[in-house]
Amino acid sequence: MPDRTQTSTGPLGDDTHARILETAGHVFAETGFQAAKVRDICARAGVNLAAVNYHFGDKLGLYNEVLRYAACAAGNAAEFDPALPGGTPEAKLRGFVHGLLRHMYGEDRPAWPVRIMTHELAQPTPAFQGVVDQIIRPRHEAIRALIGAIIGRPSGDRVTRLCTQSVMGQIIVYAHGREVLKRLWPDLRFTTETLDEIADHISAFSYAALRSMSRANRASSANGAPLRTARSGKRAAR
Amino acid sequence: MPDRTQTSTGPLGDDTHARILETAGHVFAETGFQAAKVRDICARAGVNLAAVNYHFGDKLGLYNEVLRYAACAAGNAAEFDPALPGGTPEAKLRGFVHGLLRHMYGEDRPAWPVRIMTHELAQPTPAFQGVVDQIIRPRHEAIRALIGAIIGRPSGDRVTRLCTQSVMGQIIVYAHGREVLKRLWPDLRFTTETLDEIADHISAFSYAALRSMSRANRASSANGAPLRTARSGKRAAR
DNA sequence: ACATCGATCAAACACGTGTTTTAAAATTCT
DNA sequence: AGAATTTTAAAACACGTGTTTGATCGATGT
Repeated sequence: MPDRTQTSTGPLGDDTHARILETAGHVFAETGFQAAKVRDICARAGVNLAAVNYHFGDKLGLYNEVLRYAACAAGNAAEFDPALPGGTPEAKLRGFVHGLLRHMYGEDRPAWPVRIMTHELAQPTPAFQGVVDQIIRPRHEAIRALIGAIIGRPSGDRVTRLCTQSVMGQIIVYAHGREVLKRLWPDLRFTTETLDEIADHISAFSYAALRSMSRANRASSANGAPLRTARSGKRAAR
Repeated sequence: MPDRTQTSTGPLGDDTHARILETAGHVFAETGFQAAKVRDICARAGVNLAAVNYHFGDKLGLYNEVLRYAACAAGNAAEFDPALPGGTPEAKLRGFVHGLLRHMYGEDRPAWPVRIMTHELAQPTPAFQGVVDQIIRPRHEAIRALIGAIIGRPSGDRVTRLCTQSVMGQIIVYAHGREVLKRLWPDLRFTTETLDEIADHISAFSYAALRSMSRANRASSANGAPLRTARSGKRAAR
C-alpha cells in the first residue's frame, strides 16, 4: 500500500501511474468495465501486469479513478453553465448547446470519456450514483431552470421536465446513436464546422419548439408576433 | 446437431428450448452479452447447463437467436409505419411517435428487447450490422422521408437528417437515459397515460420545430398564419 | 558504502466460465 | 413392445483473467 501522494516516481517524465490511467481510459471506453482486461491495459501501457494492483489496489479501483476524471471531462465545463447571468434565454440556450456539444464531441477533446459514460448508462457500476449526484444532477437542474424560464413554467413542472428531456435527447443521441449513425450516415464527420452546424440546428429546433410551448406565446398565439420571447423567468425559480 | 425444426419436444407445454430463449432475453438485457453467464441463464430457466450448447451450439448462437427476436420486438411494428398513406404529415408524425413509444416502453410490452438494443449500441456484436440493415435502416428512411415532407426538403438533405436525429433523439433518450432518469425523476412511471403524455409532448415539440424550419413556412414567415403546414411533400421524394 | 524503502518484474495462484463428454432418461417410430 | 433417436443430466475439462507472491532493481539518506 504505497502512499501515492505524488512522490515523483521517476526521473523520466513518463510515470507508470499516469500511463496506466491514460491507457485505461481508452480501453474502458472501448469495451466497458467488465469486458476490459487488465492484461490488455498493461500491455498497451507498456507496464507490468502487477502495476495495476500495486498502484490502484484492484481493477475496480483503477476504474473508479478513471471514471472520476471521465465524468468531469464528459460533463463538466464552466464555459456553458446556463446558470450564468447575462444574455437572453435564447442566447443562453444556444451557448449551452454549443458548449456541451463541443465539449462532448469536439475534435480537440478525447472521445473516451463520453464513451465510458455510454457504457456506464447501459450498465451502471456502483460508482454511477456518485457521478449522477455530483456531475449530472446540478447541470440538469440548471438547464431545467433555463428551459422553465423560456416556456414560463416552474423548474419542476412536468412540461419543463419533458422539454428538458427533448433538448438533452437531441444532444446525447450523437453519443448513444453513434454506432447506428456511422452506418446510416457514414459521411458525417465531427469536424468543428459540423459540430457548430449541429449545435445551431439543435438550438434553433429546440428554441422554436419551446417558444411554441411558452405560456406567453400561447396566450398571444394565432397572431404570431414572431419576437415575443418568454419573459417570465421569475416564475421559473426552482 | 439436432434438426430443431420444431419437433414438438415434449408433451408438457414448457419446452426447454423456448424457456432458455425466454430467460436468456432477460439475462442478456440485464448485463449485455459478454457479462451474461450461461450458468445464470440455465439456472433461472431451470434447465441443465449443457442444454444451451445442445440447442443453440454455443453462447453466441443463443444470443443471435435472442437478438433477432429482440430487434423485431424493439423496432418492428406495422401500426406506425410512417410510409402508410393517408392523413396529414402532422398526423403521421404523431402516429409514428405514439406507436414507437408505446411499442418500446409500453407496460404490456416486455422491456428486455429495448435493453438488449441499448447494450448492442454501447458495444456492438457482429450481429449488429444485420440488425441495422434489416430493422433500423428501412424505418429510418421512412421517417426521414416523412420529416423531409414536413419541412419541404429531400429525404437525403442535411437539414432533414439533422431533424430526424432530433426527433429520434427525443424518443430513444427514454431508453438510454433510463438509469439517469430513474435518479433525476424518480416519480416518473411509464403508465399508458404517461406514455401518451410523452408522445403528445414529443409530437408537439417536434412538429412546432419542424414547421418553423419548413421552407413553406419560412417563405411566409413573420405573418404567422398558424395553420400553414408544409404541403411540399412532392419535393421530398427520396 | 551500506541500509532502507518504494517500484518493477516474472511467475504462479485461485477462481469463474464456456464447452465437452459420457451416461441415463424420455420420446418417437415401426 | 422394442429399437432408434432425441433430450436431459452430472461431472470434468480447458482456458482466460484478476490477483498475489517473492525476488530484484533503483534511488535516497545517513
